[in-house]
Amino acid sequence: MEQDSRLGGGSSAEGGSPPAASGARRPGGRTAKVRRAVLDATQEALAASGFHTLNMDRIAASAGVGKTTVYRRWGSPVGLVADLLDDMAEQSLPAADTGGLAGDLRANAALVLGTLTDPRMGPVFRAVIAAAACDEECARALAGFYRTRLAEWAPVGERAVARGELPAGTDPLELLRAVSAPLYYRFAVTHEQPTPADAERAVTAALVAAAAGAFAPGGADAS
Amino acid sequence: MEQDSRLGGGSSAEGGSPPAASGARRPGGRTAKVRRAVLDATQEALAASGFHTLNMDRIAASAGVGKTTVYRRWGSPVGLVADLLDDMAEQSLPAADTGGLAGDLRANAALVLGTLTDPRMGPVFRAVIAAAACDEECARALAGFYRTRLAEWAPVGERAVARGELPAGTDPLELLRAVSAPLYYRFAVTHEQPTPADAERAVTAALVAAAAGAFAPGGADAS
DNA sequence: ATCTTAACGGAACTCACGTCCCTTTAAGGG
DNA sequence: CCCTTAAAGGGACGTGAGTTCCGTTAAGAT
Repeated sequence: MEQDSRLGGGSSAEGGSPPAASGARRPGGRTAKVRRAVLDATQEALAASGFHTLNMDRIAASAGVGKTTVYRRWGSPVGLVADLLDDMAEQSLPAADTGGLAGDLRANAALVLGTLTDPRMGPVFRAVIAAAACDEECARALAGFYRTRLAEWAPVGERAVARGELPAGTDPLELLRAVSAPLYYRFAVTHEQPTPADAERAVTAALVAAAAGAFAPGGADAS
Repeated sequence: MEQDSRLGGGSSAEGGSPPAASGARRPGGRTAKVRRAVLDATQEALAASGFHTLNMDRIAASAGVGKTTVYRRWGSPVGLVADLLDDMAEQSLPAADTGGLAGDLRANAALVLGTLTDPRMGPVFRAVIAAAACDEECARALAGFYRTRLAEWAPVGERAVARGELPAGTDPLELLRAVSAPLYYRFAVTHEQPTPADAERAVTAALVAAAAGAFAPGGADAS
């Protein structure tokens, strides 16, 4: 049940420092290319037909690698998804800075909405959420992915506090979660397609709540 | 691939009117008992080890019925989950009425939080969300479940509007979704355990946003 | 250039999942 | 109470996912 090697991680193309030790690993050309091919095939398969049909044999075939390799390095479908999530977390795109909180949050909501409704990434995220609900390792990978994403956007809230747009002590992560939550709730729980109107409503509600201090400790207690 | 009969539905114990026709179905004692035993075993299995390990043979064994029967009536693990959801939707518990909107919403948030953190129902809901992300029929069943639940609580918002606590035109379902969303987001997406503090924050934010008209058409546009 | 061995790949094998066929039980109607 | 047949049950069977074994390729070091 235990895999025999650590997954590729971030050490694929440009290695920082050479290992130099005798028990040398070989993350060089071939291994990196195999990982890339397999992860691409995995994302393709998730986009096309979801998590429950993810099949190691088919992934191996469509990636053009031996199925033994896929079983050895990833072990199971959830292993594939977990490594895909680690890979996705590395590809960070910078947060917006429109000069105002409302604009920044709208940009964030638009990004989330665009991802969830994208014909390719929507199904991928649905599959990844399913995988995380099935497996603990996958759940950790997904949590790590969102931790990375949210941390990139945290400056949006911090700048707003610095500008005096929001009460001191406002939690910038909580603010971002308040924007994402309604969109993900629709997407993952009730399976309604989130709309631009939903995104706008989420931004408005988050702004009002944040201004009232709902995301700062001891702020805005309900009457 | 197609199942040969409609699932049990609501016609299990007390039938309203006898069928009387010649081409008679038989939803009588045995069939109903088999369904109950299988659905109980399914929920037990989901609570214990999640959706991806749900196995028709084991369900049949632990329900004490033939595995042919389980395959014939439910076809697959997602069929089991879909029918379980239909069954859960029927067991409706009434909404709170504390006399004030804040109290009602707190009761709703407490109910959601209690369900998601319950040692038995938490894993069941996680499994059900995974199943819905894997299968369209299951997704419809889950959407139906929440439609039922939300409709039961809608009077909370309607009464608040009638009392003048909220702007006219406020969508009561949107208000409830705003309370649930942050809790489900944590539960299903980032896999953090939702806390009473999260529930309280969700209620506070929803109240403030609703009072500002964020859930009424044309209300509270962001500055 | 040559050597060592990490990593990949092909193919046979195992066993559990799901299906099929036929028998047995009991629900509903007279 | 008996008859009809819907529905459940038992067991054999085929397929494919996952494992194992061993030969092949090429990364990294000298």
